[in-house]
Amino acid sequence: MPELPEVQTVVDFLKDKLAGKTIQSVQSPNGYKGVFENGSLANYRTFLYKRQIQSIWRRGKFIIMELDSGFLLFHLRMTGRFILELPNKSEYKYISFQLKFNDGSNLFFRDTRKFGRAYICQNLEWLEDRLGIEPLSNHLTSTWLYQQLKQRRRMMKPLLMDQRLIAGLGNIYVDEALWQAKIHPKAISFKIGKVRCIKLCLAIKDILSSAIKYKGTTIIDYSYGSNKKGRFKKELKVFGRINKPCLRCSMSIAKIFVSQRGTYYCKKCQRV
DNA sequence: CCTACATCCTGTATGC
DNA sequence: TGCATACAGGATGTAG
Repeated sequence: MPELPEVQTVVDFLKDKLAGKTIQSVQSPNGYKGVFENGSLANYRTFLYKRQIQSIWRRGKFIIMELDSGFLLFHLRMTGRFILELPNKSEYKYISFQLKFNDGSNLFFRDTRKFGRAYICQNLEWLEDRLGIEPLSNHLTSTWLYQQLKQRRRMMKPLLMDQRLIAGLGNIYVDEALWQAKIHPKAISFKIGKVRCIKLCLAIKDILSSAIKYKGTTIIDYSYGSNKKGRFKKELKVFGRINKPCLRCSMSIAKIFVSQRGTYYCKKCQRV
């Protein structure tokens, strides 16, 4: 499940390879219409025809391709990934989006569960309207976070997963950050003390930047480039470690559901 | 304001 | 072995 570090890794991989390319045509090998978030395949063809990719970056979990006119965005959701090599015929049922460039090369968007989306737009205002701050930027400070927590009465995990507050965190890194800061995933935001909040702020930054260095976490589906896996899975302290000893206190790690999401935490270290 | 639940999907895991 | 069902989850919309 790609979160900020995985999306950053994909962007880092793609940007130099795609910058400067000109789009010749758009295809949908498996014919899945849902991938076209705003419009039909025909709309995308018209919008993208002869457009040149200027640069590629990330905002939250969105991949942004800036064109010489307008933007093409992708969200990988659960299983979306980019492939540059020509896939086997048997893979085509998973490929919902394909760009053909005028130099003969291709970009394939492979997405087994079909949750991933491609977006076309003239500007990024709509994106800014729905996304909060970047956690690795200077906007995220413990002072800011403390104010935000005080202003709301929400459970910590769903609050941190809310992209309108902080953009880029997902199920794995929220569990990791809460464990690091010793905060219960169901703890109510306005009750969190200043010291815990400072720890949480540091934990978010530390974990995300470390995960980027490891090129993300591969649980099942995520990979980048030629099927390369992220190496952060070995560094996970709590996610997926059900019934294994807490690496701080050796209490066995519990799994519960918080807002319908599988959640791992330590009952001893992370009190409500 | 906040939480719960359904929806979109399909490969993998589990149950009988 | 094989069929049927449950489960996983990011974002969004609706209901309570």
